Amino acid sequence: VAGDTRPYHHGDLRAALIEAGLQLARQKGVSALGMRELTRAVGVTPNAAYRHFANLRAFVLTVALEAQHRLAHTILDRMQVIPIDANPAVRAVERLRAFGLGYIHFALADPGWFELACVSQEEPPDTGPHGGAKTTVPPPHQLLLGALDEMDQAGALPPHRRANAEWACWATVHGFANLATSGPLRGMDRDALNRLAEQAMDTLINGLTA
Amino acid sequence: VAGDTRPYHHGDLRAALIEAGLQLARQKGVSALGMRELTRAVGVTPNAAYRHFANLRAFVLTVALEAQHRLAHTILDRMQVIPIDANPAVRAVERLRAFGLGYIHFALADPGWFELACVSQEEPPDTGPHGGAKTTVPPPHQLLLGALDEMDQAGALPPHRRANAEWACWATVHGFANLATSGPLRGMDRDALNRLAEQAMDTLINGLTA
DNA sequence: TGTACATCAGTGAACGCGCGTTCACTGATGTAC
DNA sequence: TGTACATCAGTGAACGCGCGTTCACTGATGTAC
Repeated sequence: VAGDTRPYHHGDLRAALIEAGLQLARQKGVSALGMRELTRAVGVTPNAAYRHFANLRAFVLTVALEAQHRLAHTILDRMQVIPIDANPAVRAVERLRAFGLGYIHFALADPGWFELACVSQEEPPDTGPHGGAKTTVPPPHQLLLGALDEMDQAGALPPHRRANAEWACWATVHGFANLATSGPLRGMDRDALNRLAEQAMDTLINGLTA
Repeated sequence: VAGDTRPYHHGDLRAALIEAGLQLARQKGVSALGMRELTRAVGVTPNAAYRHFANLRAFVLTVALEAQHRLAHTILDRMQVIPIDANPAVRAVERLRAFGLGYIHFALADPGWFELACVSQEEPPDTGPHGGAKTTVPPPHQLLLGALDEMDQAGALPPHRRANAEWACWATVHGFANLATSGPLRGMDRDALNRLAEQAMDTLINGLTA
């Protein structure tokens, strides 16, 4: 009755697979995610996974969504640290800066998770037949829009620059993250990367506000 | 004596493989490059490729370098169109804009080639035993540095912003290219993308020069 | 409280596939004399 | 100009691998009465 060996039922295989997927992607990258490798890591037969996910693609999208949530969480933590300054314009600008540096630092700290989070934007979440525009806009995108709105309301952003400003912002931080994790900046030491990231954000903010 | 069928010797298999690799990457992306698929496309036995390339990786790097050259060529064409203006500062700024829009337009026109060109920056070209710093800096990078130098000399770039300004520029254009080819902007129509790209370059240039 | 039975969550084995790469070989080319 | 021979550039077949996925099945769980 007592099971000193592994029980026949795992308990929560679905959660265990997602956790294994996160660890695997963290260490080996998104391309290392495979049904056999994952089930091996969890100690279960390959086809057991098909009780919980339709196929590999559906699994990867699920884990990617989790990675995206973690990215959003990291960014939000950093944005919330900005104190409620006397000058709301300064605060709004600092929150945009926190968004950008948070985004970049997440990518530098865990390139595999960053790559994974990007997957969830390559492929729409496949909202299924109950189709709803519930969470079509990914959280990081909303955080960015929020920061820009705040700048707008505080008068830190010239009105003619507000529309579509998010794409210039996203391009800068996303591009920097790519250059640093898998481009020509790969391998540069962290302090230098942090300085370059701050400089890039300075240039961006200057371009938006000047 | 006369060969109406394919001759035993191909003629220039190496060049044919590279050409096939470019077409394949253009249509199906970098991940579609494989020895068997390539040799099939050329009409030759899989192992024939090993007369010309040590392995798949070496082949991909070779084709990636060619894609990088094409990217550089596209950018240069666009930069050279900028007329020699009366005001050298204006000209320098316009050349930087041409760099950015050229980079982005290459990516939009041929996402597969853009992806391929990026591969050559992920992996150093493996200069071999004759080691030389001959072409370690990739051409697009040099074009960007040239444009910034020109701005610097024309007084269009505050001196304190010159150092490392290339990374903010590269991040913006590279990030925009990624967002547009494989990120949330994928699928947007070309006119709208062009407008967003111009807006992003406006913001960048404003940030550098203001 | 106990038992029959539907349902769930795994197992074990296998299918079929395409891949990169290697081996021994052969048809064609070019060069020395 | 002709011939022997080294070299080159392909062929044909196979190895071994790991993958995603499916099939039929079984051990465990929970629920109705």
